[in-house]
Amino acid sequence: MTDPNPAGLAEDTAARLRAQVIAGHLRPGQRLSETRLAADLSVSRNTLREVFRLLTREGLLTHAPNRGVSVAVPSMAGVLDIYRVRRLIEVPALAQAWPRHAAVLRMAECVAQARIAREAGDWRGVGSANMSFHAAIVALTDSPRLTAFFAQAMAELRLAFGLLDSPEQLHAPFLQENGAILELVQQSDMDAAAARLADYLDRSERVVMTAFARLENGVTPG
Amino acid sequence: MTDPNPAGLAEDTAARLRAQVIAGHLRPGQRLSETRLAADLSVSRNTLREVFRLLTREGLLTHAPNRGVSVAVPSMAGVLDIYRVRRLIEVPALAQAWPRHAAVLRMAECVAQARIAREAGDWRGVGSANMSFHAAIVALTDSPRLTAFFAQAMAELRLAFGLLDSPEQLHAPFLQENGAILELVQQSDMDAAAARLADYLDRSERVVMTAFARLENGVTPG
DNA sequence: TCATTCTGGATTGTTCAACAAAACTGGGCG
DNA sequence: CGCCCAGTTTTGTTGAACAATCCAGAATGA
Repeated sequence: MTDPNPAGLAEDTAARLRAQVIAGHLRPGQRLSETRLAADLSVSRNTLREVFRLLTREGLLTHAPNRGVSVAVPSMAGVLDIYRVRRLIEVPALAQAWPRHAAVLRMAECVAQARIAREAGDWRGVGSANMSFHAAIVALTDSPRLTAFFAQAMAELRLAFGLLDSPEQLHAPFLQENGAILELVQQSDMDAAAARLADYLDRSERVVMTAFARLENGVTPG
Repeated sequence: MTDPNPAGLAEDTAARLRAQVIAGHLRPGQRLSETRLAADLSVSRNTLREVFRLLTREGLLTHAPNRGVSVAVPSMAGVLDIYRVRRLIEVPALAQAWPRHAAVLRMAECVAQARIAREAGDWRGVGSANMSFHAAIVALTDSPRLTAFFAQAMAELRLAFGLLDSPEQLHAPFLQENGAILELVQQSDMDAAAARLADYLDRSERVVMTAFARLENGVTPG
C-alpha cells in the first residue's frame, strides 16, 4: 500500500535526479561525473547510465560523446519552442474540453493550492501548482501521449525558470488568471476560456523571454 | 565522411532494434530475452538494457517489472490517440506554414519517391515515403520538439500497421491525395491544403480502424 | 616569451562475471 | 482437479576490468 509501484531502481533514481535538476540543485552546464554522481545517488554506474539515457531523451541533460553528460543549458530558442508547443496543445485542449471532465477538479485543486502557497510565501509551491494546473488542462484531452509529451516540455521549462532570478515575478501575475480561466470552464464557456488561455500564454512568454534576454545580456558582455 | 556521427553504440543499437520492430521482424507481444537478444545484436547485456529504456520510453516496447520487456502490442485506443495527435500537429503545421519553406522540397521528394516505389511494386517503400511526407509537414514548423514527438508517434503507428494484412490497401488510396496537398501548398493555398489534410486524416483513420476492428474480431473469438 | 608537442592521469564507453530476488516450470500430494 | 513446493531460468543490480578518448600541465623548440 505504501508503494503502489516499485517501478525499479533506475526509474526511481531518474525521478530523484530529475527533481534535483528541476529544483536547481545542479546548475545548467554543469558536468555530471558518472562515478561521483553514482556514489551520491547510491547506485551503480551502470544504473546511472540508464538514468542518463532517459533524462537525455527528455531534454534535461545533454550528452557529448566521450565527454559525458551535463545539465542542459536552456536557450531562448528552446523556450520559444516550448511556448509554441504549449499554445498548440493547451488551447485546443481547453477549447474542445468536456465541461464536467474529472480534470476540471484537478484544475480547481491546483488553483486553491497555489493560493495557499502564496499565502505561505512558498513561491516554489506556487510554481509547482501553476505547472500542475496546466498539466490538468492537457489532461482534459485524455491523451496519454500528449500528457507525457507536455509534462516533458514543462520539465524543460522549469529548468529554464531556474536560471532566472526572482521566479516569484513570473508566477504571481498569473495566479488570478488561472482562477479566471477555471471559472470560465466551470461556466462551460470554453471558447472564452481558450481565448483567455491564449492571451495568458502570450503574456507569460513575453515575460519569460524578456527576463531571459536580460540574463543573457548580463552574462555575456558586449 | 562515411559516418557523420558515431553517436555511440547504444543509440546505434537502438536504431537497429527500432528498425527490426517497425519492420515486423519481431511480433507484437513477443518477449525479448536479454541474453539472447544481446547475443543477436552483438552487444553487452548492459548496453542492451540502455536500449530497452529508450525504446520503452518511445512506446515501441513495454516493460513489466521482473518480467522483462516485450514488443508493444498496439491497441485501438492507441491508434485513436495517435490520430488525434496527428490532427492536432499536422493540420496547424500546414495551415501556418511558410510556402517557400525548405521542407516543401522534402515533401515533393517524398511524393516522387512514393510514385517510384509504387511503380516498382515496393509497397513497404510506399509506406516509408508516405511517412516521410507527413514528417516533412511537421518539419514545416521548425520545432525540434514537435518533430521528435511526431516521429515517435509515427513509429508507433507503423508498428500497428505491421499487424494488418495487406498494408498496400492502406497507402495506395492516399498517394494522389499527397500529391494534391503538395500542389495546394506550392500554390500557397495553405487553408485548402490544411482542409484537405484534415480530410485525409479522417479517412485514413477510418480505414485503419476498420482494418483493426476486423483483425481483433478475427483473433479474439466470441 | 610564446606556441607546439608530448606525456600522465582522469573520464568515458563497453564488456564480463557474479549474485540476490522474482517469476516460471514441472512434479508430488491432498 | 487443484494446491504446494522445490529447481531452474530470467531479471535487476552491482562491481571490476580494460580500451579509447579527452584534459591539464610539463617539456621542448623557435
